[in-house]
Amino acid sequence: MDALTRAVRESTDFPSISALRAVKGASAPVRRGSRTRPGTDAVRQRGELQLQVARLLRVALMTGQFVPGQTLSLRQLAAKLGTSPMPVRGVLGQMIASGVLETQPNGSVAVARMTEARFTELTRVRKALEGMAAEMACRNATPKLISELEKINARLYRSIASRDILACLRLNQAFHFTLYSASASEILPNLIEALWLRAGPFMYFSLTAPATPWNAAGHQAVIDCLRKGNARATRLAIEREIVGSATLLLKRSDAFYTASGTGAAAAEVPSSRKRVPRR
Amino acid sequence: MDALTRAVRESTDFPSISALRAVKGASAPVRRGSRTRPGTDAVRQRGELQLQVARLLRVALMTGQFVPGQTLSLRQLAAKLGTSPMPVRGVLGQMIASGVLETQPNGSVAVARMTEARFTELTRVRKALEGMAAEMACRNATPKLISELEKINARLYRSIASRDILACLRLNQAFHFTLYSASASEILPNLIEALWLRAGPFMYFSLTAPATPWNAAGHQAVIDCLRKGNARATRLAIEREIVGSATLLLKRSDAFYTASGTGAAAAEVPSSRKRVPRR
DNA sequence: AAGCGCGAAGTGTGATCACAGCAGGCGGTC
DNA sequence: GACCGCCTGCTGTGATCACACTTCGCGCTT
Repeated sequence: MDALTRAVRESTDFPSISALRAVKGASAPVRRGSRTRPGTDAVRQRGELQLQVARLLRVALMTGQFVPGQTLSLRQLAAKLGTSPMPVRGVLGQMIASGVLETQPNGSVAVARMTEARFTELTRVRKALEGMAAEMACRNATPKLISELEKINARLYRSIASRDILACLRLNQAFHFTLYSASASEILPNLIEALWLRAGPFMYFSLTAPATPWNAAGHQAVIDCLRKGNARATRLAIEREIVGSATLLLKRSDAFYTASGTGAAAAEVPSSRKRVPRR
Repeated sequence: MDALTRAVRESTDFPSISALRAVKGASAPVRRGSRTRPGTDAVRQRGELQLQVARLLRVALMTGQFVPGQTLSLRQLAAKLGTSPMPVRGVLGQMIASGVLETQPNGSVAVARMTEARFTELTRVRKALEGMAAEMACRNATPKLISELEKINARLYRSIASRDILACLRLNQAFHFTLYSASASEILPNLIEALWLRAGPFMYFSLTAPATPWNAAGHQAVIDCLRKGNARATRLAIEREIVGSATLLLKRSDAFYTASGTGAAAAEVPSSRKRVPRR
């Protein structure tokens, strides 16, 4: 089982990849002229494949399946996912456009590296946008929303107690984005998601390396502000949490991303260029 | 000469589309088996075609070549640009992902419509991000930057005097983005550009309809703040200009985008579905 | 003459092919 | 034994093909 399918198996947010797994075996090239699509047992809707690939790659990036600086090959990813390079190409193009991935000087695609300057900037923009989204969410907060956030937070506490890092990441993300989606904004959640995706790989590795303990006190403060209906305080609470966790990361992982910046982190990725003996 | 090439001809930001125009005549499908690429006289670099298509579409959107709600066809655009549908597909995918275009319920691609709620939200986000970029730009402003902005502003005054709307749009954009690029931020200019592109088609039509007079007083205030080195004032000046022009647009074009929201504006777009007589 | 169904053209998506460029291992040469 | 050039395999990009689906215009039927 490779890293991608493992990531999906461990994530509860992606219920069905049966369609992808069904196609998995049909890696042999179909002969030309009889281009019936493989895996006709799984009904697929229009553009479904590209959406699934996008979800898979998002999860993989947020759960650290890819090291920052690691090159991603269209054909290798497509083979892993059991599809043609086509949908992968589209998704990678969008991720490059949004800054999650970047094209190396030789033209191949790689996970964007993180530098200190980029991270502080990312944090600043996140503070502004997520603060705005939180303020808007507080303006139309309902008891249902608050109870939902509390439920997520309770599960987060349990995951922290059991040291389940993947669950912590997922629940933290769920907390923030259920809050932001309550802002009823059409553009903020998408922008914020792109920013999270940019910081994703870096944050995962920073968190796992020194076994950083997490506390959900910031989340509780946000919930309290929501309950009081104080929009400005909600904004400040979210901003505090973002800046707090960011400075924590900056302090604890200083050596990491500077090493990553010089290419040391990418060096530990095994080269995909496997040489086949010349027959 | 169609709308796209006209847009490019009128724009000084796109020096050379000779490669595209050279290929223009090769619309006849090359027979299979001899897949030499058309127009070998123009040397092309890696991914150059997609970048050119992206630039062309950006200009076309910002200069109102496409009505909000108008459907864009991959193959028609590719035929207009003289390329295969492939690079167009990639660019449209990215624009859909960034919210500039949207997929209609039947699956075809269309220019995103503007509603009052979307516009106010867009303005709010723009205020936050562009204010931040302006503040950062003021922190490392140089005399060179200020003189450059003044030069742009002088040309803008002349264009206002001669009622050259296209030049006004281009110079206004140039003013803002030379300022933002001075912020030395890696992520803000890209985000802001996506937001401008989203508002682009709507703004163009709103400006042309009632012959709205423009003044560059806001720009002058920004330059003054820059010269004083007052970052906070620069932010406020930019925010004032954004909000001011936005409320002006909201007031003057109230009937327009509500009509667009109900589909009246899209109705005036002639159907591209031309029926060829059955021989 | 009005309504209805067939069918051709057009749509986006996925798959495959072709091609230029690059990386790096192997074999030959000095 | 060290160095250099070839040569294979892999890279992304562009082009073409195939297919499911939608959309109307034309022709037929009532």
